[in-house]
Amino acid sequence: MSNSPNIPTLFDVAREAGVSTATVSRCLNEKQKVSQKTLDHVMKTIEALGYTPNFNARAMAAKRTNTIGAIIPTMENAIFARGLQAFQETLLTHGYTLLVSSNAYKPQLEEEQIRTLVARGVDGLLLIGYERPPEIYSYLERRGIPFILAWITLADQDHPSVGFDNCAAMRMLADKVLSMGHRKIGYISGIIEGNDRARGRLEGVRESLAAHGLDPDNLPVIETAYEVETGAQAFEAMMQADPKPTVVMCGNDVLAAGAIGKAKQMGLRIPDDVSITGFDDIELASILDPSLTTIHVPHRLMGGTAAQELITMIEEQSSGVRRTLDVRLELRESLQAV
Amino acid sequence: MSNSPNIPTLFDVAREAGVSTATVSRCLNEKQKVSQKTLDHVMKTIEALGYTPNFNARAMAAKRTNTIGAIIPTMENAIFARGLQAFQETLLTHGYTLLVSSNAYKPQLEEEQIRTLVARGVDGLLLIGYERPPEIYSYLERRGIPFILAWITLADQDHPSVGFDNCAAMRMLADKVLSMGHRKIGYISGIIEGNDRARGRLEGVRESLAAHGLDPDNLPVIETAYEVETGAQAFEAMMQADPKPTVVMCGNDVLAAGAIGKAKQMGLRIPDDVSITGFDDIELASILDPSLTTIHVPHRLMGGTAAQELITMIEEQSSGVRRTLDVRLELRESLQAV
DNA sequence: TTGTAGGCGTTATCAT
DNA sequence: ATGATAACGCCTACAA
Repeated sequence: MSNSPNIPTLFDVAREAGVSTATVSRCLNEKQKVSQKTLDHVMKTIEALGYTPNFNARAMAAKRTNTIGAIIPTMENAIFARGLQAFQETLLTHGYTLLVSSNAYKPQLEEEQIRTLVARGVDGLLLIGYERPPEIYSYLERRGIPFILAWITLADQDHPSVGFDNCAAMRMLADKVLSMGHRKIGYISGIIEGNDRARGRLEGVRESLAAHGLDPDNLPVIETAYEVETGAQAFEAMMQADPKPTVVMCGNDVLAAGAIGKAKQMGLRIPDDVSITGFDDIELASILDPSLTTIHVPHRLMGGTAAQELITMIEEQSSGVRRTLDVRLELRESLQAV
Repeated sequence: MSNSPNIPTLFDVAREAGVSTATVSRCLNEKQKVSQKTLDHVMKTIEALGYTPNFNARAMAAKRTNTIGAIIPTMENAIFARGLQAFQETLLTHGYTLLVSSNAYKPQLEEEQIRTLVARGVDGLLLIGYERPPEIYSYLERRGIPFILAWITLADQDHPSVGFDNCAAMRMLADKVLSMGHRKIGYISGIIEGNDRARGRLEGVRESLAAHGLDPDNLPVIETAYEVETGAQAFEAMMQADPKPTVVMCGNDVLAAGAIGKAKQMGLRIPDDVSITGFDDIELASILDPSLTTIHVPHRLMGGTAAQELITMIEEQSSGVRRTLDVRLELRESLQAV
């Protein structure tokens, strides 16, 4: 076997088939412009040679990649895994390929990731949340790259987005909690810096408190990374307070899972001794024991819708819309009236 | 604002800086070959113009992308999310970028995905498991693309790989189960077709049974997709048997989570009425109530090691090694002696 | 319907 | 140390 791999090119196929490279290219991209006879012949020799078009060359010549990029905080949180899976599936049915990049919740990495994806020639971009340096938006607009924001929608901004109102959603949950008689609430939040979803959720609790005549500034808040372990630690810390909270609300289900685990470990019964709530409604939420009261977010729908909208923007050269999806309160065992 | 985005190229930078394109290119790739003075000047104008090298053009000219591709069954199973995260982190520290592609456990899609990634010019490839049509391997070898297989190692094949012995691991767990007195075992397996990890695990149970003088052919097996819901259904079906199994072993933790949920729903106490075991030791396993007895697989280590090895293969042009990682039995509440 | 040839943005080889 | 210039593999007017 030869040591230097000999990869066939368009030219090789053309020579072998006895046609021009243009014809071979047409067989690949615009079949209708080629006679059935040559098409068959060319396809056969493509097959025989095991030819695959070189993507980079194609991208350069066509100025188009049929590729869409996505930048997410992490693949390890099920919400993004799910949403992206749906995003990808929808892209696929429209002939697009997905390029993912994750930044481990380090928003300062995002700018370079965007440049990298743009340098690769992505036709469009999916970004999470709204909050980022304005230069990024102007950069994208200057280069004419369509993009859509997901997992959030804000009334006071107008970039195309598909998501939900994190603040209103959490407010709804807090309203419920308060209506059940709870007055001592503790809140475990994700890191807020650079994460407007986390900020919105906290704000939702505060708004609810205020609406009920309570002082939002008295809300105990612990801010920590979105991990089970850190959720557990935060919960433990929070229960040192005197008086103890009767309910600990968490910024997402992962934190809540940690809280529930730690509570059991501390010998606390949920929800008798303390109620716990989450946010997202990942699969885990209904598996936990007790099952977790949370906000159900339609991650799959969001991913699929984002893909649809982005493709429309790309193909119709439209400027994109803002779509707000409904979330719902998922009342389960972990929350009880006091 | 102009409607046609004007993206600066190497040429633009060169013109603006009053040097040749070659010099600009050197400033980007081989700084040492350029005088400090011009370097500074060029870098400044690069900055000023907001220039970013075109990846596709670069790939074409350099025949190198610093990109590595990975094809996984799904992003939704935490084991791959974790492993890949580690894989990516390691790649990053060596200057490589990751391109992921998932196929929803449809192995027949893999071949095209491989071609796609190869067409994009990936410098190397991470694949899961060993089982695939031999043409794929010959294709990869013909094109001289380094690849490494993960999540499995087999004694009787010699492609480079980093993983563990799925069969031996599950045998260890089954041995434990049998040593605790269980004789009526039920097994819920993932879909075996095209998935050698799932097959190996089932085989491990069978081998253990045989070693204990039991007939492997009497082992009740339900084969189903790796989902919580299907795990629940399979568990319910399995408990219809007469006599009922005293332990239900599952091909992974996700199935086991479904089984535990369904068991509770059926009013069965675990492990008093029935024991349940999993495989993988994802975070969920220790969060479940009762906590899940399972096989701990070092997914992060596996991902990191795979990246190391693959990079070595690429940079040293070496042929790669086979590394078998240790797994361990994680004994938790869900398994009890009968 | 098919062929010719210019161009896409870099890198890399030669000169200078 | 720097500059010309030929690849790299493909697409796409434009011609025939």
